[in-house]
Amino acid sequence: MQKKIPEAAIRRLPVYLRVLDELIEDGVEVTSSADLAGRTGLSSEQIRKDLAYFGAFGTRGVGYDTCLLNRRIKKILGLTHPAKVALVGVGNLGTALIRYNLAQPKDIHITAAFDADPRKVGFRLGELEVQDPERMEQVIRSQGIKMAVLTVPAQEAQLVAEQLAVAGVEAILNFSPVKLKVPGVYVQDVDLTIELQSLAYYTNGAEAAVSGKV
Amino acid sequence: MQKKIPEAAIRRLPVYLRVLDELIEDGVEVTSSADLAGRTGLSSEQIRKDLAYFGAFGTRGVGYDTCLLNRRIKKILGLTHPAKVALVGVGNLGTALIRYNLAQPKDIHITAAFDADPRKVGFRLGELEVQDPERMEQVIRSQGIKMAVLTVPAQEAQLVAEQLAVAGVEAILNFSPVKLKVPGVYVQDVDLTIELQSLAYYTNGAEAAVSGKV
DNA sequence: CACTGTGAATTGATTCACAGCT
DNA sequence: AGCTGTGAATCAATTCACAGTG
Repeated sequence: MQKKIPEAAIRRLPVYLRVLDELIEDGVEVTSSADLAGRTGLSSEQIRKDLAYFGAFGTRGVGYDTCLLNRRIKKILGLTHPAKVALVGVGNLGTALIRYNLAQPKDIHITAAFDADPRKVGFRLGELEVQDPERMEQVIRSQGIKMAVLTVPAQEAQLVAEQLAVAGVEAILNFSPVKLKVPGVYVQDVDLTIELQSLAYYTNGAEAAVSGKV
Repeated sequence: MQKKIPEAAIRRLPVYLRVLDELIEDGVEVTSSADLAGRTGLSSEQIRKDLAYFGAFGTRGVGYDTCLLNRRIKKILGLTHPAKVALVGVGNLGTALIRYNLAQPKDIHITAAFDADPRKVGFRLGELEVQDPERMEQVIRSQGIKMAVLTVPAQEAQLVAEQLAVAGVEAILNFSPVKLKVPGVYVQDVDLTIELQSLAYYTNGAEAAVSGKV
């Protein structure tokens, strides 16, 4: 084992990945922490430190080889070959996420979709067909899926999360406004209502209210 | 002014708001930091501290009045009357967010939607009609809109953000994979590709790769 | 007595500053 | 000379522990 890696650093790796993809696309072979800083809005020290957590990828006096760094980060994230993801809950948001992913799959492929509504089962989105949740465990196991996106209504989220865990899922991206408790599974919450509501604070009206001027 | 309030605390306020709504719905009149902790997955100390940043809302030996606390948090966030939001970019994700918001508007209402695609202009979603971006500044000004959701393609994001700022928008929820630079505007990024890619790290395959076992 | 509110201690993340390669 | 890699310092957030109060 090595020194512990900040969670925040891991969440920045995909940012570097995206910028590196663009640089490689443009034929740029070498970059620097300062260049990456300009393109990401982060500081150059932070970028160097983030990368150094995983080893020394750069060359002093020169910078970072874009292709090499890209490969290294993909390896760290476990994206050397595309990761398969299951999505459960093909409502508005689930459908949008599937279409979005089918349009631009960035090393992540939604390869299975489930919905409990019988009217949705059999519905096709590109090559993807919505399946009955009955088949969930079997499909997830046979495809070796380790990640899931959860876009079901709040009251079903905990149960579905447990079923996913049983089927072998190790990480869940949870869009339901519920705190999931699933031992051994990493859960990342994305809550759009929270994002919108907390945004309101940064509006002048709210700040004024806090300092007691309204 | 008062002691500085952690950004993290502000992002937790909507969580408290949701739990309080549920408690009030169930007729519960008093709660405690320990009870809220159980319902949110946070620690009771953290909850007390978060609330104390904004003043003393509780009663020692008793707890917090659910209705009062709910009102106070709404006031802090500037949600005493529903906040109006403009959404720009009515693609898959934008449409899903509008439908989601129309279905369950939590003190936040998307009251204007814009898309540059002439085929989308005039399209109706509930009472909402997609408008030409030409009208954006005028509509945002006349409605007094201060918040916007940005779901346009990456290459248009910076320009649209600047137009929003000119129109008087003070806070943007940005779904585009671009670092926006708009002085004086608070930008909160939500990047679904980053969420998915970083999720992959928490899968056993990736962790093993980092520690060099693969 | 039970629960809040809060300084003090701790833990975690970022920034600084510079030594070390190429 | 130029840029990385990193210990030390700073800054931010969380947790601890307990005094204060209805």
